[in-house]
Amino acid sequence: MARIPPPVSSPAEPPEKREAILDAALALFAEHTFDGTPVPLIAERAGVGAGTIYRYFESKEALVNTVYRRWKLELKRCLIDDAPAGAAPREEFRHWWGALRRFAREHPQAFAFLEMHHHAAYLDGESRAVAAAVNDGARAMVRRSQRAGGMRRADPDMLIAMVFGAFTGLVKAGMPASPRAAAEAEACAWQMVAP
Amino acid sequence: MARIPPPVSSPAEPPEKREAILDAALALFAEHTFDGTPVPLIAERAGVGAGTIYRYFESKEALVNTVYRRWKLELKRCLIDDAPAGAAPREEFRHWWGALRRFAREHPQAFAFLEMHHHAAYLDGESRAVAAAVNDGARAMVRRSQRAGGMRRADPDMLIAMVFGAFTGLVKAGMPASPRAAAEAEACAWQMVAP
Amino acid sequence: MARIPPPVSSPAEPPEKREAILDAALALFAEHTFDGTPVPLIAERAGVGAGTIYRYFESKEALVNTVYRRWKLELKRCLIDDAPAGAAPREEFRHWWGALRRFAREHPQAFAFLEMHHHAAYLDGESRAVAAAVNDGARAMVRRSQRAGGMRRADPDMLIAMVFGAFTGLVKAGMPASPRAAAEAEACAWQMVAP
Amino acid sequence: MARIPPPVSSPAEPPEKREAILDAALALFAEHTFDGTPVPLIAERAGVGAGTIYRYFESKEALVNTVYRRWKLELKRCLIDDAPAGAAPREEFRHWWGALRRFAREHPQAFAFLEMHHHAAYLDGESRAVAAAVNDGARAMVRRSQRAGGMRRADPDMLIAMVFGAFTGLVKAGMPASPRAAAEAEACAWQMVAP
DNA sequence: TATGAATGAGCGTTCATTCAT
DNA sequence: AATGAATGAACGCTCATTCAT
Repeated sequence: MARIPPPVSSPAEPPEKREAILDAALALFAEHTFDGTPVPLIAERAGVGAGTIYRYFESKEALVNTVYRRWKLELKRCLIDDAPAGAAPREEFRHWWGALRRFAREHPQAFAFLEMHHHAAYLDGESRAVAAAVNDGARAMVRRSQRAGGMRRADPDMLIAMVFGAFTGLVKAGMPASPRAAAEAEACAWQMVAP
Repeated sequence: MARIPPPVSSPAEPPEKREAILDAALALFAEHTFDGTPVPLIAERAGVGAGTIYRYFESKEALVNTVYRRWKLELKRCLIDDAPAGAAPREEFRHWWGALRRFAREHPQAFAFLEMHHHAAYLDGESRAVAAAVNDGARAMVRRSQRAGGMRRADPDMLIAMVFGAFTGLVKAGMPASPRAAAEAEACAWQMVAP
Repeated sequence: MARIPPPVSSPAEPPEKREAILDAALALFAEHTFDGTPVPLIAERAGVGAGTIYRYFESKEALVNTVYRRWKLELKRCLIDDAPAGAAPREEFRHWWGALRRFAREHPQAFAFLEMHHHAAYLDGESRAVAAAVNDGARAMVRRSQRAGGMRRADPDMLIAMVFGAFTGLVKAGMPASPRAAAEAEACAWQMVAP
Repeated sequence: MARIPPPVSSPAEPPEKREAILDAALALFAEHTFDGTPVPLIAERAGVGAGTIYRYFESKEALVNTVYRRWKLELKRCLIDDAPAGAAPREEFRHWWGALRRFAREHPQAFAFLEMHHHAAYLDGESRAVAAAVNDGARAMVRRSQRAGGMRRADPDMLIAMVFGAFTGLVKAGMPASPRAAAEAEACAWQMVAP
């Protein structure tokens, strides 16, 4: 019985090369910074011609913004959108910390990239808006915990900055560590914001 | 008895131009990153010829390493060397935090520069050794506090990473803030490491 | 008797796409020059795929040569082939001038294109031969007028160059002008070659 | 008697390399057009490094504008500024024609370049102003001749376009020719504008 | 010692051409 | 036959470094 062979790639799925370019860019930007990464090197690592990058992205800056938004949105999904609905503050904090740990473990390049491109001059308005959305979500969660009496009544932005900063400090110091150490770190961080 | 007239500038004091170059490089690296800063721009800002930079530094990489070491050592002096000798752990922590605050306020470019060049590929062995020395000093202080029963008995490197990270998070979020807010932030941070 | 059904488009008539490509190329070359016109832009304006151009023309140079010959031959038809057979020199000159005016009005892009590609390095032998044929025809007509005593006995190539040049100067100066002005221009030009 | 050796190049004279770049650009633009000439080729022909061009000119467009203005101004000097003050129209026309002949003979590349870049899109406002100044000067001379009754009373711009066009036609046809032929061409051209 | 003009390798980007579909 | 995604050489331009002065 004759069978029509399935197409190699369905038209619905996103083009493979675009993904390869985004992955290569993430890895290289995370390791060498934006200015330190030549476009031809991205192309080589993605296994495409240099010109191909410009079929998918208007410019190197458009590429770095796309990478930024993709991963900032993924972080938002992990931290904000997937947060347990009606959890108690302590539980919610555990969720935050665990989500950060999972994100940093599964996407270490993305974590490093987002960290280093926080205030980069070439981030456009849309990228800044995504970053602001993450902050807004985090602030709302802190406020909810504070109203419930389950979190220290300090400036929410300050608490967020310190918790994220402490976590980032751990990652930068190369601390995936044992589960025991991770639990202790989480406990330390919680003490910082405990009511 | 014949006297040799003193030179216009004593050979002991460092040449002014070298200082100007280091200052200009710090400011530009902090604002535009290492790869984003052209050497001729450093020269212009320093008020020297482009070639002059190469009289004082072998290359752009040698320059950035010199800047890094200079400020990492200054940070070490503030945090480690100037620490009060026999203070109680809580007092010592207050000193740490205050020293960081002072450093970040008085040398904001240096603080941003050190932060962003933490893991840069072009840092050489000597620069990494200086960074390690800061960590060693901090670790010794944490251990002393722990032995005195005045600090949580967790991995010292973990505590250091989290406290420095929390502070860095505050600075990146643009939080010099009021003295009251600063005191609260210090209190939060202490809770993280309190016994 | 079996009949092969006629093809949708007869092989005798030139394919439509080829025409569209030639038209698009003419317009773009006239406005942006040969080197300033990307092939993909020609394809877009012609409403065909970029690769299609290479089914009809070996290369961008082959395309520009085809455009050149097509319009140089059309100019020849207007100026030489359609010239009135036994007209008096003054009448014949009026025909020349009028034919030029009509050509430049009806095909302004072609006129500009021919003008600007006069000595282009990428014109091949066949294109140069066509250009020479136009000159040959014009020279023959000038000689006939001169033999009839109806035109100044100067080097025919010189007279041709000056009359064509004067006309081209008018077009470049943007002078379609009123019929009255056009008649005056023609009169001026005639004075140049009048016996 | 000790003599201080004269400096190799006085600071008053314009830098040699800048001149070499302008000369190379003129020659290559005249032969291959602006878009058809790569900057590195200009550098090679000028005997300088590619980067050196950008020490003297902001961009390739700034370079072509400088070339354009330089030679358009030189043409203006020959045609307008050096025109005999109170000459009779016929004499003045002879001056024009002779000045054009001299310019085209001594600077054939400049003549070809100016001709082909007449309406180029990359000419800036200053370049267009220089071109307009040449036209203004020519128009004023035509008007003076007309008022003196020594030139055909037609639209001055039309007469200018036709005379310059006729001359350009001759040059493009490769007609330096003998002095006798040149005199005849001048006579033909004069007939076009004679009263 | 200090300079800054000069360099050319290498940057981000474009585009003539090819080829799998 | 027709397409347009893909390519990579070559474009205009920058900049780390050198060296004649």
